[in-house]
Amino acid sequence: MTKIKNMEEFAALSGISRPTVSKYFHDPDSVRPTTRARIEEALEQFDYRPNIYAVNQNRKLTKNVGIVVPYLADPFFAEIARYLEQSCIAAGYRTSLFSSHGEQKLENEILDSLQSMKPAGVLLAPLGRISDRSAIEKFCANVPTVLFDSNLDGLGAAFIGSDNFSFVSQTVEYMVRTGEPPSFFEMRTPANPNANKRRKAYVEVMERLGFEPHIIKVDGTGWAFEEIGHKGALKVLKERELRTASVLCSNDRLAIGFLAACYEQGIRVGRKDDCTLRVASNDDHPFAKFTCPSLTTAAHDYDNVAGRSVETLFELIESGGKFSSRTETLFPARLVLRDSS
Amino acid sequence: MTKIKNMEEFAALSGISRPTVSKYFHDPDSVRPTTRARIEEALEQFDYRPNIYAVNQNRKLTKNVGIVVPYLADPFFAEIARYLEQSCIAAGYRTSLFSSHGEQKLENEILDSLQSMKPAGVLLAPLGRISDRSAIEKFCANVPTVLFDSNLDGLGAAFIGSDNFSFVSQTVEYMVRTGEPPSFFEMRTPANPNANKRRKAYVEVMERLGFEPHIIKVDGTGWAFEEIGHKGALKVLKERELRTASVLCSNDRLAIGFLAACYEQGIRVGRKDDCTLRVASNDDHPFAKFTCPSLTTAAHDYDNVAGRSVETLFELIESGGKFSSRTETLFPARLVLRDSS
DNA sequence: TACTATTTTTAACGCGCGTAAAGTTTTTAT
DNA sequence: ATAAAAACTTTACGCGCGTTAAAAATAGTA
Repeated sequence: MTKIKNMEEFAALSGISRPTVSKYFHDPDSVRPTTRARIEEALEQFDYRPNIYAVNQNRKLTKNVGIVVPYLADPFFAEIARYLEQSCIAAGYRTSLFSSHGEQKLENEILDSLQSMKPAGVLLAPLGRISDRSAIEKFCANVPTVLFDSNLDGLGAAFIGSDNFSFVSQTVEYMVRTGEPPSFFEMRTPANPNANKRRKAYVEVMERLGFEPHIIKVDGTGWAFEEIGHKGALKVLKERELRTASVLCSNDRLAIGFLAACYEQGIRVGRKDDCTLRVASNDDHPFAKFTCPSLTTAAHDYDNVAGRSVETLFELIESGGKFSSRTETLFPARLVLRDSS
Repeated sequence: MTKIKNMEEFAALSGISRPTVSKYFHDPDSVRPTTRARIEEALEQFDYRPNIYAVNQNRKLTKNVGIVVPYLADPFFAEIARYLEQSCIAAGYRTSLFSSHGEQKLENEILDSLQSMKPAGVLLAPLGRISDRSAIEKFCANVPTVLFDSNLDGLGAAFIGSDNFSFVSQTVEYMVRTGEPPSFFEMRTPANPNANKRRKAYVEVMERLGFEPHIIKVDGTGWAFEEIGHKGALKVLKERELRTASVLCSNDRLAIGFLAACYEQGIRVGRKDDCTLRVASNDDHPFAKFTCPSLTTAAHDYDNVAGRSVETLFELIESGGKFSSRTETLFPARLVLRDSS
């Protein structure tokens, strides 16, 4: 099997002219079936692939899609990224995956490097509160961008995420219905804007149900939520800050830490008779099934959020990178009952 | 601020000739300090960046490094990937991160697409047992590759990983020393070659200590280890397959499932008086600190494995992509005592 | 069979940058 | 100060492919 150097050479070997071969690689359906067959025959025989750098040098539409998540060590984002990747590849795009690792500086660097890749579009889950708004704004002005998971008002051509109110109302109502109204356990300065919406939803739902909201804010910054939840829970338990035997954690990773602390303190969590505390949470983290006890939580509609995100991005790309107006799409949660509440 | 189209234009604006500017971007130290200053001055004023596609079209050394891990939804790999990424970027390389998601087909596709990126080098943690050996062999013949985490005999220019014997000998000896000799809990057909080495080490250490090895193999394929560990543990507990009150799991993710099953069955795990079972494991997964009880485990030397991997890759690149002989570097484990054993 | 519509071929230019050769300027060493 | 070395400028070609315009070939139609 000879080594093919370039398209010229491959075209010669396949007996088709180079411009036609070029056209074929751009869209196999754009050439006559017979010539397509001849090219593909040669392709099997000689294993040639166009030089991606030469290709992208000239094209406007790079056929590259950038995917940026705030923290890849969180399996939640790893799972979403996986889905996004596969959808993009299925649609004929190449994919570049980046994690901001919780740092603004890195997020900015990623956007910078992404911009020089001239991607057809970008799926961006921003850091949130600590994002550099002006940097993202600038980026979105130059690159067709769909925001997901974490909304930044007005930025990007569209936002797709989860309906935080739906999350919290379901968990709160469930806990109230089957036990006591929960306290709300969260970080004092949450990185993610969803956290703020969840707190607000908690207050609203509690008041509507006629209970006094009780919010517990724990210290700690960064993305080591389990650690923060764990430390915070130890303090909460020691100082008996809970007003009822019921806690709703802002997110599952905090809850994982919370449950670990309960276990250490010998506090039985769950709805069985011998349990003295009920814990629920939001997200349905991949590990929520394996906490002790397993975690009752409101699940993201992963598939729809990811699916709609790529759909929207493709629409955006086909619209030439601009929408007439920015849309926000929110998917409701699904309550997952397990043992912790 | 005017928009610069190409290097020609930027060179004119900075008052330096294009070849010199080109040289600067290749290596800023290769030009005279005064001209470097002038270029960087212009750079701040005009914000120009060379077109990466045009650059890579001609260069032999792409300054790209590919990073491939078998399963990114495992935070262990996410953490390693993060470290590798940062080291590469610090060394002036661009980085492309891929996850095989546990599928051979995907691993092959990634290698394929990676090859057409003509990277300076690749850091590859292969799937292991289900890897397509011939595909990887072919790849390694064309691209300077360093294997890490999971060894494939003879493939790649070097391998850097953990010393599985060190892991298991430490955990087994600890458990024997402070309690009973453990059974070994693993998957029947482990995806990862480390699993086989761990089993062998277990047998060897047990025999040396004068105990009969007892291996429990649970069914299940794929990368959902927690689920497999959970299901397997329920069966083991129900059918009383344990010979002692002591279990060593092949890896932490299995252990997470095992502990969840114990909790559900009301079995107290740990070394306290009221505990009836001790569980230990290997890896020091990021979540091992938050299991219930927290997991005693042998920790990977993350930093050294990752650090040495990039070092080795850079050496490889500088050696022109070939080493005179393939080296295997193994780092020992560090026993992390927590509550489960 | 002749005519039209579609596709392919030929020929040639451009993209943005790497790189090489030859000549000029600046720096360093003596 | 002068020669040698180093860095820079000018000029020009090449990389592999996108793309276009005009000519040629093929397919479809009546």
